[in-house]
Amino acid sequence: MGARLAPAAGRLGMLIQRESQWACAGGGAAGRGARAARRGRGRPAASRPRGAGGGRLRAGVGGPASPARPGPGPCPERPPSPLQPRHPAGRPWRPSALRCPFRVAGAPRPVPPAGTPRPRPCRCPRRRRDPPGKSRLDEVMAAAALTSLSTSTLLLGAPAAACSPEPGLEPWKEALVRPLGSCSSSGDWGWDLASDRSSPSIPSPPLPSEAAHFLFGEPAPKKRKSSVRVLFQCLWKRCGKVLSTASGMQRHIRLVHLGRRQAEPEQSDGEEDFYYTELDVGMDVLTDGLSSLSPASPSASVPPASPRLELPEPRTLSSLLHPLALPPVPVLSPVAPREARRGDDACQGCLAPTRPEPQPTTVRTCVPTPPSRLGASPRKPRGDAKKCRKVYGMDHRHLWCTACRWKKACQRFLD
DNA sequence: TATGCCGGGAG
DNA sequence: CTCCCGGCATA
Repeated sequence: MGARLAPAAGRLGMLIQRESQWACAGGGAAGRGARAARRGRGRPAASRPRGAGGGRLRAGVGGPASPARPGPGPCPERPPSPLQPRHPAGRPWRPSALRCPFRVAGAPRPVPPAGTPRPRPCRCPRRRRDPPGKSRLDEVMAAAALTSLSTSTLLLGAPAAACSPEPGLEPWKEALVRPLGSCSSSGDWGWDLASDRSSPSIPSPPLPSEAAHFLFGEPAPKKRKSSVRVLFQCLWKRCGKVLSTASGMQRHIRLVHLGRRQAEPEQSDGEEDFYYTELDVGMDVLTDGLSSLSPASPSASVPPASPRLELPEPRTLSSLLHPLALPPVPVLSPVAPREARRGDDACQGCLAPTRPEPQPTTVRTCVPTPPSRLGASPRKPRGDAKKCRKVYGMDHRHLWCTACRWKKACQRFLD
């Protein structure tokens, strides 16, 4: 029976379910409709989505089209959703480009020559198992520390013994010392994050504060305190190089990644601008943290029981850089690139530019969670952040992040 | 009971 | 790989 039902359900799904986005997505609706029919299994009626809107996901077997969104419309190239608008109007749709959540929203994107295949500069981390922002913070702190050290006579003139990493140091502390001899001779010091064993092969999630800006679709505030230093990190896959100047980063990208023979800016079409991002780093915080590493510091010889506890650390850093009470406008999210790639939200974009979407009222702070207790249960405790389900409700399930729709850990409202 | 999401199945 | 859901843990 399921086999006979499948084609019919599939066609039905093509017509009505998820309306336009599935129509854009082609066979996806058919597959889902067929699957729904084939499975024939359902959740208990109590938990089943109610009504027209709620039944959307299972519309292959169920409800009519949602009144919130009109029927199928032209959707030639699956533009991104208004939930996550990440490319300027008029720019061609570049899925790989839009995957990058580190990019400051609204910044102009250069358009590469048509037909030039490019590797994805970065891929959004699907899930963060680490403490939020930990590895990223370590990298950035280390990188920024290098900046200060490179101009400091204190360590540049220090004996070589000071440059040998102590065995008990954490990776980031090693990184603080080790690359002193490996600075590039181009004037811009460089630090290859990919060589750091603490760094993943893909760009790490942004700093909590930075993530907030990407998450909420705002570029990082341009007002910078004197203690805030700007770094530029290459987003190219497996690179992650951090430079102190934008020009240096552009040159790096042009030469290394784009394969330009010359690093002259006039030869560039500006594409390299797309492959790096800015990082704001509080220098006073970093140097405070470094003071304990300095050979001149009396505390250097006393290895702290927990080096991370010794630093002012993420909370101070993030609170120093940005106001934390940012409204969680669901415009940008870590899952945004994926969602935009799908036809799903893509057609929401071309059909409902101003959706009557319920604005989440929660105020998310970017305070990292405290270190989890050892021996914690394998299942991580439920976060107190409102999730898509709670924010949008079952009736607006189409607004959920993909993970929530799939009953996975929410990626939009991270804990 | 509602919710979050892990684990696993289907394609 | 994406998509989906049963079922469990938790609030």
